Amino acid sequence: MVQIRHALSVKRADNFAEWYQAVIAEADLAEESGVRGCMVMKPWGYGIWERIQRLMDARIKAAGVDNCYFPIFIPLSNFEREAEHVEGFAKEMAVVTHHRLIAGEDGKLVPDPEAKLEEPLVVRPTSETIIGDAMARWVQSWRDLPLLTNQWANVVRWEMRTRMFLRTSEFLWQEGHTAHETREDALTETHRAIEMYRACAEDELAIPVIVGEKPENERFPGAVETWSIEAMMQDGKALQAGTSHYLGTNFAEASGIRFQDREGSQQLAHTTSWGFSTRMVGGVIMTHGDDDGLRVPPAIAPHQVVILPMLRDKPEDAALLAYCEELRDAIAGKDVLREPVRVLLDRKPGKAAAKRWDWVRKGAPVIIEVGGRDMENDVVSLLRRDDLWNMENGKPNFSTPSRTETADRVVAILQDMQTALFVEARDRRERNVTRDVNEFSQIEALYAEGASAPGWVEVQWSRPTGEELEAVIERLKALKLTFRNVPVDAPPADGKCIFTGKPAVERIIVGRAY
RNA sequence: CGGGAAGUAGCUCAGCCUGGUAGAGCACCGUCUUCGGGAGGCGGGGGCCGGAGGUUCGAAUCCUCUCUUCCCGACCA
Repeated sequence: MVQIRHALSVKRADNFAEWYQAVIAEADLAEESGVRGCMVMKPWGYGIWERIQRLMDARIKAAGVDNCYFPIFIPLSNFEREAEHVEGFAKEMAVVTHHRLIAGEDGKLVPDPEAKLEEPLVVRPTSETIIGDAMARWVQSWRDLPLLTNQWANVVRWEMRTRMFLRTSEFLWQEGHTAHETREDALTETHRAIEMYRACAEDELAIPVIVGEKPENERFPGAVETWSIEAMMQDGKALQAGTSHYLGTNFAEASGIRFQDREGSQQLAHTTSWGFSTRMVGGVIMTHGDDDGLRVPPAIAPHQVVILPMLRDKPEDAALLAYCEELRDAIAGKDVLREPVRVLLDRKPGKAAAKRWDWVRKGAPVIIEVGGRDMENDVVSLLRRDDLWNMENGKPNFSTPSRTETADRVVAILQDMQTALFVEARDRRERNVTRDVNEFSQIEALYAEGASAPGWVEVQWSRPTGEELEAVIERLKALKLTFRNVPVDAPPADGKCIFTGKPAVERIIVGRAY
């Protein structure tokens, strides 16, 4: 086996958590801010989020949902209306109590006791309540329904333990909120939203996911049904990557969203909410990252192609730059994945070799280096990020397409890479889902101390509730396991519940989770 | 929020036990050499040692409090 000198010093296999931190630093995605649980997203990291945002926004609008913006501050009393909702979020809310600062005894600024707010405001952890208020005003008649709204916003949840992108106190997301005439309409919207998340995750982020319904203990506070997409990270843990909730009439009742139906009587609306957040950037890292840093799927790469001229502070540089500019324009003139190719000519001073490794760590899909000899031979030196190493000599695996065929070659590579990353991740997940488990003891054996990357198990269960469910949860907890979801496309149950021994009614995924 | 560990230059860390004017490597700047590639030589810039109190003639070093980060739990997108 040839020796390869990887771009990162930490390897996934050695310490996954440390590797994750290293990728974020080395790929220049984000950094700590000094405020607990809050991060600074740097251009490359935010650029990836902007791509995700743009593609998701297009899907949202295509579904007929309109964007709005609601206040970041929510009156505390709004939360008191829906009992489960309060209970779910009370422990983690940031509260604003004053509106002015004054100089204190030692010259330090302190909140002015005279400027105390009559009613504290909470920084939104989610916007069901304040949007519910608006919906109550906007909805009078069945003709006003369905009411389909979405907002792109930041939210704050004071988490105990934070991790960059995966769980930050402040995070960015999209939250859709809709109101409908009937339960059926609202359920249809709930399912449409989760399908939209599946499509975005799989087609654009190249992250395979399992769509399914959450068991009752994993539901959103106040929801009747919660659906999720679950992705498997390279360490076998699950990442809940998007959720969609059917809220019944719970929030309509709390906020007073009533309408006059076709017969003239007052009805409560059925509402939904669904969200997709910057957590997904963490999912991209843990799905596609390797020992050389990040690999960004072409659809969400801020730059899909980076051209590095090998500048040498010599007069010939001008000709080299001209050659590269022409190349850039030729590539930018092509379309891939229904958009013009995004190509950057990196003119920053510095040696091409050093810059190359910066872009490898960042995960730009295609890196093109051009030197004097390439120019003479009318070719370029091209590196594909998902096929980085020549396994025979342990060196970067350059190919040298001719100048004229480079643009078409790039398009083909980007298209191929988008699919290849997805297939690689899907195959890895399928290798790590165990489906032939019939006894709880098999689960215990699989997840025993020291067992190798167990991934998930899919088991049959009788969907216990209440205390019976609690008992099951406790048994799983001892193994650090949780229920993920009930896959929508799993085959019907045909055996006994692995937990209760009763006839099984469906199949459910169990695994460790972020 | 409990249990552990840690905060000293942009990064990784030494110095702390035994108090006496701040260190290394990488990165950065200048310069020379090199020139199909993750280079080398020489020179240089940069830190009131996370913050606040205290002990002391004197604190990165000792004590107290606090903030932040990481790991393990409990909570969660």
